[in-house]
Amino acid sequence: MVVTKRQKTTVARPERLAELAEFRFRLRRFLGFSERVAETAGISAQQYQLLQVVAAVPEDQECSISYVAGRMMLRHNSAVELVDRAERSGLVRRVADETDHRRSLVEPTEKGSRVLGIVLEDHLAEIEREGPEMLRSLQQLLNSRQTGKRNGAR
Amino acid sequence: MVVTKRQKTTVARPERLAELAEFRFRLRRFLGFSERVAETAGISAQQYQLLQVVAAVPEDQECSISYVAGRMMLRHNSAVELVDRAERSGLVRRVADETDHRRSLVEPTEKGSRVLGIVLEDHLAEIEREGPEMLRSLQQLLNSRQTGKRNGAR
DNA sequence: TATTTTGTGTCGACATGCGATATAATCGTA
DNA sequence: TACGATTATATCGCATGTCGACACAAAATA
Repeated sequence: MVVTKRQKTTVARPERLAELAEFRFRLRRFLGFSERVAETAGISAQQYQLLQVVAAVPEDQECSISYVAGRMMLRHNSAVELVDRAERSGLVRRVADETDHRRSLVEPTEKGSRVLGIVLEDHLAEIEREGPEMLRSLQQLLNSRQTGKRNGAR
Repeated sequence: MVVTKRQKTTVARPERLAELAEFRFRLRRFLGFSERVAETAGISAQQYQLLQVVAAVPEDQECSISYVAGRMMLRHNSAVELVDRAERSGLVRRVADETDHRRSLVEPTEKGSRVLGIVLEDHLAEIEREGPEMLRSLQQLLNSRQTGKRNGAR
């Protein structure tokens, strides 16, 4: 038997590992579905995300490339390239910022809005189906924070 | 008065879109963090996921390539390649299945287990911090299922 | 005005996933 | 037992997406 060097962490870990693995699995399903929904509508998963970001930009914000990068968790150059591809596909357009001539702002085109609407519809429907399970597995993961060390079994 | 161009499609949707966008943002943060944690330990995000899957395989299952593919939401050939890379990095190894000579089973090496332990530690700590917000935004998204269509306007 | 910082864009390199295809082992069935 | 169908893994070329390094113009600051 393997008597580990550090004990208490390995006592509680198997369950937490299982919970985390399960949650990540649910997450991959969710992301995979998101991807399929988007690609069924003829756009990439990233383009769908981009459309979400652009369409859901808060009132008091402007949708610059940097903003996109921040929201998408990308380096700025990756955001540039993402917007390039989306623009080439006619989903968004760049408009010059009048007050700051360095910036270009991103906004959805008609087509972009239309496609987003369609994808969104399907995606939300799927979330109804898969969401609760994902929620439960996340709750379980977060709950065993405390209890993991004491009860473990049921 | 400015009668907005896009009306009816955006009656119920803006809130749900905002909620979904927010949840996806949290998700990207989570995934981004997962990635950084892994790469700090010298492995890729996918390799970390693979180690999770391999280490958390249920008692009554065997960790074949197909199993990995199913859990990772990958095509089987992508799973092969993922295991290839992980094996080259010394994180897992293939062992022949004695009863079915087509299959190779994947198991963690010493190094793999060790690295997983380290990454897991950091990752769980981060989940303590970011998890609750992610949970809340998912709950919000799931709750507005019903209400979204009625109280949308102000 | 000179310097620094900020915002965007370009280029080459690299990792990763996929479809198509291949090969071997197993299964089902005549 | 033989043999076609199925299953499991593996290989190859291609496409996409991300990054780091670099470049440049506009704005902010000294």
